[in-house]
Amino acid sequence: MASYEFRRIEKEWRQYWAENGTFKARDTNNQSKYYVLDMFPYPSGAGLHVGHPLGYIASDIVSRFKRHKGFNVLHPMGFDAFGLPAEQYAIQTGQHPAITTEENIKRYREQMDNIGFSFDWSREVRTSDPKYYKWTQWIFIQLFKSWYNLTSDKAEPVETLISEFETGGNGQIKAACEQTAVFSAEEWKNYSEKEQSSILLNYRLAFLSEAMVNWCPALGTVLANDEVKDGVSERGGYPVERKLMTQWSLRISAYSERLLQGLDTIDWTESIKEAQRNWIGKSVGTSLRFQLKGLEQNVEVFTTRPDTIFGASFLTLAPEHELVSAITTPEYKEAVDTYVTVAKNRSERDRMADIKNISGQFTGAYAEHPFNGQPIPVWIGDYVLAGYGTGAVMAVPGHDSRDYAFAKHFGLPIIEVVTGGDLSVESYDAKEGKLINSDFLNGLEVKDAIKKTIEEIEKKGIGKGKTNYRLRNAVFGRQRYWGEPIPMYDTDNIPKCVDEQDLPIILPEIDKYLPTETGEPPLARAKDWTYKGLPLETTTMPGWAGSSWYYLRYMDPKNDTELASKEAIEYWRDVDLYIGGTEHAVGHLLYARFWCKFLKDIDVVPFDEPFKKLINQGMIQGVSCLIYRVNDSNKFVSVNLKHQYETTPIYIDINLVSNNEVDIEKLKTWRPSEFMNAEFELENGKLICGTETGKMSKRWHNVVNPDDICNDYGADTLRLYEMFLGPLQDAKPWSTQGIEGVLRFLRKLWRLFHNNTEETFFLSDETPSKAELKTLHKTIKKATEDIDNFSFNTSVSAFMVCVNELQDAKCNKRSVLEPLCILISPYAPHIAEELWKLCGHTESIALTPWPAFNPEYLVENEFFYPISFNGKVRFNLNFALDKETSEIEKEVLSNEQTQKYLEGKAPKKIIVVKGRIINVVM
RNA sequence: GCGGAUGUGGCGUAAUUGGUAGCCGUGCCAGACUUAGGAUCUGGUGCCGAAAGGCGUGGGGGUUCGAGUCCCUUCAUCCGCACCA
Repeated sequence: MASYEFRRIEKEWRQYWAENGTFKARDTNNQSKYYVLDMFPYPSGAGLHVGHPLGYIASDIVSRFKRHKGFNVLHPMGFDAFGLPAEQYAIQTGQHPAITTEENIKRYREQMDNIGFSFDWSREVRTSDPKYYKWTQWIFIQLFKSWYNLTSDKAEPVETLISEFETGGNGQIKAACEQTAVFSAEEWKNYSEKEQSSILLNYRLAFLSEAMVNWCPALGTVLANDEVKDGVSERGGYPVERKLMTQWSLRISAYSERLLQGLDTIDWTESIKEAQRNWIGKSVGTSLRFQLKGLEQNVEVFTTRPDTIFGASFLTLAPEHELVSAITTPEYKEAVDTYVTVAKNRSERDRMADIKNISGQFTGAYAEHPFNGQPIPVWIGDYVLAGYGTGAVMAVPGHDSRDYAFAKHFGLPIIEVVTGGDLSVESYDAKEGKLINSDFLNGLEVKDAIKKTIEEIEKKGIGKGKTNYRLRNAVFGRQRYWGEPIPMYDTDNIPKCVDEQDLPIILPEIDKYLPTETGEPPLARAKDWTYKGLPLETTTMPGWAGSSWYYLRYMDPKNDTELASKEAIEYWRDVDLYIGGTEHAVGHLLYARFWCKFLKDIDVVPFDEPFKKLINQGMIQGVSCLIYRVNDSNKFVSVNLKHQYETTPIYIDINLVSNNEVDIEKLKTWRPSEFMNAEFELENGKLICGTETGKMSKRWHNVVNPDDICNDYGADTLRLYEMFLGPLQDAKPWSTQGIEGVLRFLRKLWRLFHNNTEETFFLSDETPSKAELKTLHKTIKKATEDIDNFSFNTSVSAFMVCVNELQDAKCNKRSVLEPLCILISPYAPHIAEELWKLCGHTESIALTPWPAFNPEYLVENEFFYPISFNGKVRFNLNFALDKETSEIEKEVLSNEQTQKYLEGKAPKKIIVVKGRIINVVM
C-alpha cells in the first residue's frame, strides 16, 4: 500500500456511493427524520467557484453526522432552473434556454460530485421540469381560488365569499382586499358575470389588477420590489421606471401580520429577521378624514402621531393621489398639472437621487381642522408616496422633519405642540414631552395624548386606530419566456383558471425569445397559445415561484397526483436545517414563508413555517490582482513604485501570480496584444501586483474553480480547508495559504494507520493508554458539540490536535483510531472510508454509529493550579482535586515563592476555584 | 437617519462561556535528513527588554478577588433598509 493517494481514493469512493445508493433517504418509516436543505443553485454558465460549496460542505457534514447518529436524513439537491441569464443568452444566440440550462446543470452536477457530497440525487428537482411546475401552477390556481378572511385569519375558498355576497352583500365581510364599493346581496345577484368577476379579483389571493409596477425597459419586464435595488434592476443594473400596467399579483400583504409574528418562532439570525421585519414595516397609527372646504370629498390621512393634530398646518397629497384633479382650483390648475406630469415622469431612481430637493405645489384647496375649524391648505408633494398609507399626510412641521423641511421651504407655519425641542433649529420628532397649544390635550404626555386623540377622533366618527404595513403585494407576471406559464386564460376580459386536470400548461416553443412587434410578451409568439379555444395568459411566473415550495417536492419528487403525498409531508415536515446566503433575506425567504402559510391554510402542509433553523454562510471573496499601467504609455510598474507615476490599474488573471509576484512571461502570452511588447519596471527584480478583495467573478479574473483544488489537493482537503478558514457565517477572502497544512494533516492521519514508511497498513490490538483514551474522548466531545453549534472550524482544529497527540504517542491502536475515523468521516469522507476499509470493514462507514463519549476518561485527580497574585499569574502548583480548600490555602501560603510575592505582607484573602485557579488577594 | 454585525500576533483564527490570552494552521527564524528541494522531520516564534521584569484583546471609564468575555461611553470597518407619515 502506497502513500495517501487522494485522487484514486476519492474517485473509487464516489463510485461506490453512487453504485450502492449509500445516501438514499428512506421513505416513511419509524426512524427519526432529519431534513437538511441547501438553497438550490441557479445553474449559471460560469459554473461553481470555491465560494459556492462552503454552505454545501457544512450541510453535508451535518447530514453525515446525523446519519452516524441514527437519523433518516433527507439531504437533497436540485436546480432553480428558470431564470433570466439563460433567456438573455437565448436572445443573443438563438440557443434554446432549456439546452443551455441542461448543459449548465451537467457541469454543476460534475463539480458537486467532485466534492463528494452525500446528496440523495434520486430526489433531484428542477423547477423547469413540467412535472415539477405542474404543481407550481397548481398552487397558483389555489391562490386564485382563495380569499383572505380576516375574521378567521386565514385563506378560504372563494365559494364561501360568494355565498356571503349572496346572502348579505360585502358590507359585513372583513377581508384583505382592494377598496371595493359596498353592495347588497340583491345588487350582487344583479351584477353581470364580468362585474362579479372584477369584484372577486379584489379579494382573490392571486389577482389581476391595474397597478403601478416597476418596469425595466432594458429587460423588457416588470420586477417585484425586492428585485429592484437603488432604483435599478438587481440583475444587470438597468434603470427601472414606474408604470401603470395590468398585472397578475399575489396578495402577500394579507399575510403581513402572520409573517411578522412567525419570525418569533423560528431560529434564524437576528439580522435576517430584522430585515424581514423592516420589509414588512408594521406601523401602528390612526387614519382620519379631513373635510374639504366647499367640497363633498374628504381627505383620509394616516398618522402615527395623532397627538400632534393641533400642529397640523397643511395637508400633503402624493402627486398621484386620486383627488388631486378634483380639488385643484382653476387658478392653480396649470401649476398642479405641470408638477404632476414632472413627478410622474421621473424614474424611481431620479426621485431617490433627489431627496434633498424639496418640491411641491399648492392646490388652492383648503381642508377644515376637525377640532378647531381652522382652514388648512392642501398641497401636493412627491415626498409623499402614493403607495403607502392613504397617499396623503397631515403635515406637522413642528414634529416631523420632512414636514419641517417642506414648511421652511414654502414658508408655511410651524406650530409647536410638544415641548422639548427648539423649533427654530429643527423639528422635534421624539415621542416625549408635554402637549401645548392643543386645546383638550394640553398638559398630557405624548403617550396619553395619542390615546386621548384616538378616542376623540372615534367619538366624532372621523377616523379610527389603524395598523399599516409597508409590505406591498407581489407583482407575479413577467414579460419573459423562460419561466412557468401562468395557467390562466381569458374569456371576454374575465380571467379564468385552467382546470386542474389539464395541468401542466407546458411552455410552448417559439421562434424568437423576444417580445412581439406589438410589445406583447414572447409567449404571444407561440402558435395556438390557447385553452379551450380561448387565449392563454402570455406572461410567465417570476424566478421565485418555483423556489417558494421546492423543499416540499423533495419529500416525494415523482408524485403525479399531488405536489407531495400527505404521508411524506407528515413524515418529513419542516426543514430542520436550512443553509444559504443572506442575499435572499427578503426575497425567496419571505415568499417561501408566505406560500407555506397559505398551504397550511388550505391543509396541504401541517406546519406554519418551512425552515425551522436557518444558517447563513458567509461569502468567500475573491482576491483580485492588479498591475499598474503608466498613463499614456505601454509601461507597467510594480505596486510599490506606482506612486511615482500617474497610473491606471488593470485586473489580471490570478493564475499569472504567485505570492503577489507576476509571472511576466505568462502575462505576455495571456494577452499578447497588450503585454507582449510592454516595458516593465520591477522592484528587486520582481513585478509585484496590488490586490483587492471582492466578489468572485469572471469580470475581475479572480475566480477559483473547486475542480482545480480537488485535483491539486483532493476533495477532502478542500472540504476541511473551507471549514478551517473560520466561522461559517463570516465573510472571508479565498487564499490557498494554509491549504498545504490541511493536506499535511491528512497525510499525518494516513501515516497513523501505517508503518513508518507509509507502505504498510498496520494497526495494533493493544489496550490503549489512559492518555490515548483521553485524547480520543476529548475529541469525541469536541466534535459532537461543535456540530451542534455549527462551529466546524474548531472541529478541524481539534482533529489536528488529536492527530498530533496520537502521533507523539506513536499510537496505532485500533480501539483509538477506528473511532477517530468515524469522527473525521463527515468532514473528510473519502479518506475515512478508505481507512475504514483498510481496518477490515466491508460496509461503508457512513452508517456506522457515532462513538460514544465517556467522560470518565477525562477525569483527572490532580490539577496544576496557576497561582495568581491580585489576578497576575506568577507560578503553578500541583494539588489533588479532592484536596480540602483550607489545606490548599495553607500550602500555598507556606510556599517559598508565595512569600517572595507577598513581600512580607499578610494576604487579605485567598480564592480557590476548584480545578481552575488560585488567586491571592493582597 | 434606522437596524444588524465585527474589531485579539505578520496573516486566518482559538479561548472550558467571568478563571493561566494566543490553541490549530499559515508565515517567519534556526536545525536535521538530503546531490537537490517549493518534500519530510525537530525546535523557536505576541510586543518591549541582555535579563529581572513590564506591556498587551480598537480607545476611555466602570463592576469584580479576577474581564477578550458583563455594564457605560467612544472610534473604526462591513452589511441591510431608508422621503414609510
